[in-house]
Amino acid sequence: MAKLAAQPLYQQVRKEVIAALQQGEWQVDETLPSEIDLARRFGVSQGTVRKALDALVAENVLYRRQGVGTFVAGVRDALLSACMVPASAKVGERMQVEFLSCVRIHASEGLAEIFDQRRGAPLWQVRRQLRVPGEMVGVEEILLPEALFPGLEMRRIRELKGNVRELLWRDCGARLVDDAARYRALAATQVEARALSVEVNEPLLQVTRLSRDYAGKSLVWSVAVLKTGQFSFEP
Amino acid sequence: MAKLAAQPLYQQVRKEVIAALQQGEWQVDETLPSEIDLARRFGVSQGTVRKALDALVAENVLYRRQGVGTFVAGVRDALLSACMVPASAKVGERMQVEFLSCVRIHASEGLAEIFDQRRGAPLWQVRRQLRVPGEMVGVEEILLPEALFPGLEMRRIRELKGNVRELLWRDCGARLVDDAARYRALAATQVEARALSVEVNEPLLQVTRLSRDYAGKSLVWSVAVLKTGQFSFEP
DNA sequence: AAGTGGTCTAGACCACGGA
DNA sequence: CCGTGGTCTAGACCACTTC
Repeated sequence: MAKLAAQPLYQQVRKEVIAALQQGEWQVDETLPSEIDLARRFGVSQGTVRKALDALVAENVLYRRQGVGTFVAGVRDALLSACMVPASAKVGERMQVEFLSCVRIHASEGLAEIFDQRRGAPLWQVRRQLRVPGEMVGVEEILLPEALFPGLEMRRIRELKGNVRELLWRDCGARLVDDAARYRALAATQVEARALSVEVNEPLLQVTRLSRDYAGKSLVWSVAVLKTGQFSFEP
Repeated sequence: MAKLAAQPLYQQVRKEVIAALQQGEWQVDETLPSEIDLARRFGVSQGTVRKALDALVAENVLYRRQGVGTFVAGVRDALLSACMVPASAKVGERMQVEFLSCVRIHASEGLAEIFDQRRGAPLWQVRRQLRVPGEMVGVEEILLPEALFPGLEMRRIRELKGNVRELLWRDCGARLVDDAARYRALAATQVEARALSVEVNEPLLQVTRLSRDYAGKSLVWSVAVLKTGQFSFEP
């Protein structure tokens, strides 16, 4: 691979690998070619391929098993690897996510701006509920502009039970990169109070997050509202 | 450097560099020797030194400036690099931290367990307030066991205005490694309400964090309570 | 035994910043 | 100009997993 762009070789290799992933060349949990083979393919040395793969491993796009190979990582929601830690406990329990509903809505001013769409643009709204064993701890709302995912159908969203990440990967070849989460405390509205069986005005933790494609374009906005009570939320 | 331990060379180099830092060989913002010089010193190649420094840069212990050198990073509180993002704004403002008070208290059951001390063990309690330009947004409480830092004096804590991180580094040679933060929403107590000029029972964001030494021993426990209102907290 | 990731080297060249 | 970080190579060896 010639050094054309004013860009390190290993960055170019990283992009080539991403492109190959997006074209479905290797499926989730499938092994990639060995570093040596990739080096031959891209016309670089094994060390350069390694550095590119290092980056993708750090981004959770790939994972490695020594002596075996390099694999395509599954697509996971950030909330799924988060924990609810009970007060006076060192380690918490993973959250379970369950699909609730999917509807088509129109973008408010604020949402339109986030997605760089016009006001009123059609959006998919997916709702899910968050549990730890034995208790409802939160609800989540996921929003994505219809215009950015033309092939997407409500049927598919339901089929995959609101796992938007995996859906976008499988149907649109889009891998999401998450921005940092943002946190707020807010008082439970009547709707939230009923859903989470708490009093109105009880304090709730709001976790919002924007996800983008590799180019930085905003794709998905998600808002989770959590009843923390005895628990702490550990991202 | 011979490969004695069952450990990569670059990990050993990383530890050597940390040891040198802890012995005060290089001060904050001072340049380290060049990668080539360090390579000679440790008897390894430049690439190996580089990989060791890469790790320390990723850990925010060092920083680099191309064409100039590698420097010792200042010691910064996690809260100082956090932002309060106004609703309907893409980017937030850094928080300012101001010293309030420092007293000596006795460990409750829970705190004693965290620090692996006996109940009632003496602790330092440092209080600080958190502002964004023009507004009080939170208060922070920092706790550390007296027994772990025998040389520490209240005078010094006051002198450094509650910058515990820098204090421990300068006086005790201890660099803190932070665990993941944990988040809760809670209702403002009377004390918090007065300090932050909100109503009692208003929802507040609680951010707790445990910091350890390189060996994993718990050193510092901190609890911040934030009025999020119009803002979101971005770590 | 063969193939994989994981480490390391010596040497090379480039890009940047300061003198 | 020089010295710094930043990149890249070719080749070597090790540690691990699988067959």
